[in-house]
Formats: sequence, structure tokens, C-alpha cells
Amino acid sequence: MVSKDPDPHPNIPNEIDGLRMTKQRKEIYHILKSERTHPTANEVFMMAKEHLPNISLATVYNCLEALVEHKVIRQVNFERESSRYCPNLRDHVHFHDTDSGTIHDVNFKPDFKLSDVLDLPEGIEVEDIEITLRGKIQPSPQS
Amino acid sequence: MVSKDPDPHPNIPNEIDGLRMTKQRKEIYHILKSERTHPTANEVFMMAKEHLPNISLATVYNCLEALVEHKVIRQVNFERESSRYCPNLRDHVHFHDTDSGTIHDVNFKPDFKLSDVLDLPEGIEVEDIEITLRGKIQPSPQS
DNA sequence: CTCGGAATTAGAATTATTCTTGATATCGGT
DNA sequence: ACCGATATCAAGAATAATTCTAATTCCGAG
Repeated sequence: MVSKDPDPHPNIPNEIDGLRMTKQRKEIYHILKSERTHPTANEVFMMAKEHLPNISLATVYNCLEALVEHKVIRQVNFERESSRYCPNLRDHVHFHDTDSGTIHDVNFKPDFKLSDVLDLPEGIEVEDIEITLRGKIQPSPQS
Repeated sequence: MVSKDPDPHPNIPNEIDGLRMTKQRKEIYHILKSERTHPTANEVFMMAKEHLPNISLATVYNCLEALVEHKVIRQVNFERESSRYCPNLRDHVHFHDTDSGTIHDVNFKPDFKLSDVLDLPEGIEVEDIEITLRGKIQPSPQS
């Protein structure tokens, strides 16, 4: 009578938005929640292997796709690079630091209106906005 | 004594911003200027073959890359789709009509300031903005 | 006209991602 | 607990866009 292993992610529900949260999906979701570095599928794969040594890259892709489809995470694309994945569901913008290669989330001002900014032709109904900034972070002036 | 073929694109200079405009580069630039559909490399290739039957896809990629590097055109990426190319150098936004798959340029309001819209943390120096909208175009109300 | 560097070509190689197929695991009902 | 239906996972093959390589061709300067 072997007792079952305890759930390594007891604070992640067994179902999110109709999606069954399997061991693998929990692990991947957990990785994204703790790492805030917007990792690629391959980076997630390498991290997931530490806890689930048998997981395959295809499963990582499958899980990421399932999580994206159920809007538990987001897929983020920069140029032609590998897709990255992000657990931040708030509307936000990605700032790509070209020096370090890191990605940072930037929030909209609360009163942001698209029509204040753009000359939108009549009849356009925007369902989704995607904004990417590229640039550098100035070294902090202190010292 | 065969006379040389006349230049099919006499209004495109032989050099733009230090870039030698060869037959192939002229043809590709011309295609982008006349088609405003943001074609992919492959679409450009198929159109270019009509006038330059021997052109290769690799050349199309080479030419597009050269034109992008010299800032004569822009490369535009949507999600994970093939890159598209755009001769509009003004700062602008791309609206992707999810019904028709077409792409439309949308301009900024003249007084647009990024800092009016975003909560930019200290020290961030934005060098490039990329905005993509996705949505639908309402059928025009007139019957 | 000739030379040398740049451009072009064809096809091979690469890379991220998706697909296929078979194996496993899980769930609800009994 | 057992069973069938269904969902998920794994492994590797397949795909598609793009890049690379090596060989040829072109073009302008001298």
C-alpha cells in the first residue's frame, strides 16, 4: 500500500477555466509564475525537467498551448524569435531591453484610451492590442 | 549590336542610402510600393518572378534584408506568421483585420506621447515602438 | 578590357514548431 | 475496485520559414 506522492503544487487548483490541471501543466504554470523572465518553450522545458525528468518538449508545447487557449497564460512574440510565455493576464506592454535581452512588463495608465492616441478610421473595432517597446535601461544615477 | 534593355524602373534611383539598387532590389522595392498589402517574402517572390523569371527566393530574402537594413522598407511580424514587408516609413500602427486577413496602416495622432499612455519606470529609454491591433471592420452603415 | 568585390543563385541546412501515433493516465458510472 | 470513454502525454517524424554555403555572375572603377 504505497501512499500517493503529495501534490507538489497544492495551491494550483486541479482545474482552471475548464482545463484539467495535470501534473505537467501545474509544473509549467508554476514555473511561469515564479520565473518572471518570459521564458521560451525550450527554457520552460529545461526547468521542468528538474522536477519531471520524463517530460518531453512536445508536452511542454502541448501544455503551453492548452494554457494559452484557456487564457491562463499568454504567448508573446518578439520579432522572429522563439515565442515566450507570460503569466501576467493584465493588459500590459512588453519592454525589451536590448542590452540585457530581458523583458519587462509595463502597465498602461489607468485612463488610457486608444482613440486618444490613434487616428482610427471609422468602423474599426479593435479586439486586441499588442505593444512592444525596445530600448535600453539607463544605469541608475545613484553612486 | 544589341542595345541594352531600358531600365524598367527609371524612377527608382540607382542607390538609396548607400545601397546599390540592383535590378532585383528595384523590382522588389517597386512591388512593395505598388502593392500595399504587406506581402510576405514568398508573395514578393511570386510577383517578382513575373518580371525576373530567374530570381530566386534566396535573392528575395537577401534583397528584403538589405532594404530593411538600410531602412528603405520595414519588416513587420504578426504572431508567428511569415514576416511581411512594408514600404511605409512613417511611424504607424498595423491593424490586422481578422475577417479578411488584410493589414491596414493606422497613424498616430500628431501629439502622441508615449508617456501619456504608459507608466514607464524611471530610466527606460524607448528606441522603438511596435503596435499591432487586431479586430474587425464593421460593414459600412449605408445599406 | 580586366579585376575585384558585391550580388545572385540553387540547394542544403537550420530551427522552432506542429503533427502523428501509440502508450498512459484519469474520470464517471457501476 | 473495475471498465470503458476520453483526455493527456511522449517520441520522433514532418513541416515551414528562414538562413547559410558555395559557386557563378554582374558591375563599376581603373
